[in-house]
Amino acid sequence: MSTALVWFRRDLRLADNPALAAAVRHAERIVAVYVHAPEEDGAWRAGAASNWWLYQSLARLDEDLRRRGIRLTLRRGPATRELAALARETSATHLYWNRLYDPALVARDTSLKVELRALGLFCESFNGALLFEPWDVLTIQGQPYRVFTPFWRAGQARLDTLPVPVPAPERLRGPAPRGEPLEVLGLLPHVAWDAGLAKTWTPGEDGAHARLLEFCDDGLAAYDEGRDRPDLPGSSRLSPHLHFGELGPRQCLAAVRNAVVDRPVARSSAETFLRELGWREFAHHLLHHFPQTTDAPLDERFARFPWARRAEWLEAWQRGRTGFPLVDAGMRELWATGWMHNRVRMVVASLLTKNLRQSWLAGARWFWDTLVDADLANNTLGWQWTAGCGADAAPFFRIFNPVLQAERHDPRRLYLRRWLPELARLPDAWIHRPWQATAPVLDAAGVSLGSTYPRPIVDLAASRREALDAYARIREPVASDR
DNA sequence: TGAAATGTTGGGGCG
DNA sequence: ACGCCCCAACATTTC
Repeated sequence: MSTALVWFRRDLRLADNPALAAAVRHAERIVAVYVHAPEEDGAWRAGAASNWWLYQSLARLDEDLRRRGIRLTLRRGPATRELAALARETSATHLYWNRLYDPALVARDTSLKVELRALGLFCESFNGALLFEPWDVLTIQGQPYRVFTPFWRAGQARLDTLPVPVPAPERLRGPAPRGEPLEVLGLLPHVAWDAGLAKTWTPGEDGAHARLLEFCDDGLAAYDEGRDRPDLPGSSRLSPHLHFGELGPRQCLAAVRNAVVDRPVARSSAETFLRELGWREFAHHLLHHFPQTTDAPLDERFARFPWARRAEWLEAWQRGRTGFPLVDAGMRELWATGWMHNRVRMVVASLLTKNLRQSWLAGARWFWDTLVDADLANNTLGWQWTAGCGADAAPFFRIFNPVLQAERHDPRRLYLRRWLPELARLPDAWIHRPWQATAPVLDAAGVSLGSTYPRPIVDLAASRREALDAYARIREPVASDR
């Protein structure tokens, strides 16, 4: 009777789980373990919203495992020590896990593998989180890609070579080693701010699949337009499920292709959605090849960019009190639900880094703590993209105007009214720019600027010009004469 | 996955 | 009929 440890990390699912499948292939007895390891609390220690999700997801995973005959063993302590001890306690000879790509975790896992192999444990890791390993997609010259379009063209060409997702094992057997209760991991908030999260989300593998099916049924066909509409449930909302591996990208791909076969789904909508999975792949590709970008701009000229660093502006942005309704609505959606529509993420990030000229890292840290889908690869790419200092970045001069963006992407202003009840009675023509409304219009809607809702903390046109000036200062002089 | 400034065009009013 | 001006609409350029 051989025993294998399956080390769950951010692959909190039983289906399409290569590490679990390998363990079942090679051993009769399975020990499923999650290790709450102090060495993971580095510079990018998981934030409060992320921990809330982790708690829920671990609880669901434990239920799912119990239904199949074993439970999830929780351990606390350095991962190498805990896994070695657990192998000893259970006489396990094999250890399987699915890889993670955060630079600090890669380093830890690499040395862990060396140490545990030295103890005689057979260790093997798998790809459960990505369509392609970050090191497998390279240019003809063998270099990493720095531009998305050619990266994704190369990726698409091999989509058909991917392994088919394996089903969850039906029955599991194994010992019941000593473990900690979930509560002692300290994942839940001490003050109950999580009601909005619980109302919005269903963490766990079942919830992830329900969301995927619902999206394929209701969202996919109109994704091309729907994905840019924060007022409509048009986006997939799969990001936290993907981050915690309650769902794998291979399963998303299979479901989307299946949906396209079943019903007349616009081909371009399906491709647009798959391209979003491609951005996730690209983010991991960049994180692998440029690990320093979690904390430093990829474009080195930005090391000397004159960020403004004004605490009261940063706080106004965090609290959703900038005076720009689309920005404030987004920041409040984030605070209430742990999530923000991607279109609105771009707008709030543009305002923070460009109009308010706060460092993209300040924004990245706030998102890190408040997003349930906070992901080091995606967060780093997203912020450097908007700030204009990353790979395939939006040019710095691409500055979003929150008024125009609201007109374009929230045509009935439903998103604004949902998150800004104090402005809800303003008519469509003024709710997204109350500072331009006349006094009678404001009075009739019960809005008093500066008391019930803030005035804009900056002038859009002037701050835009100042941002462009700052950008011009870090640009290298063009080699003109030759 | 921008927005603003600047340039061009063409229809209509008018003397 | 014609030239002139205005300006909206659209296109291009610039940041």
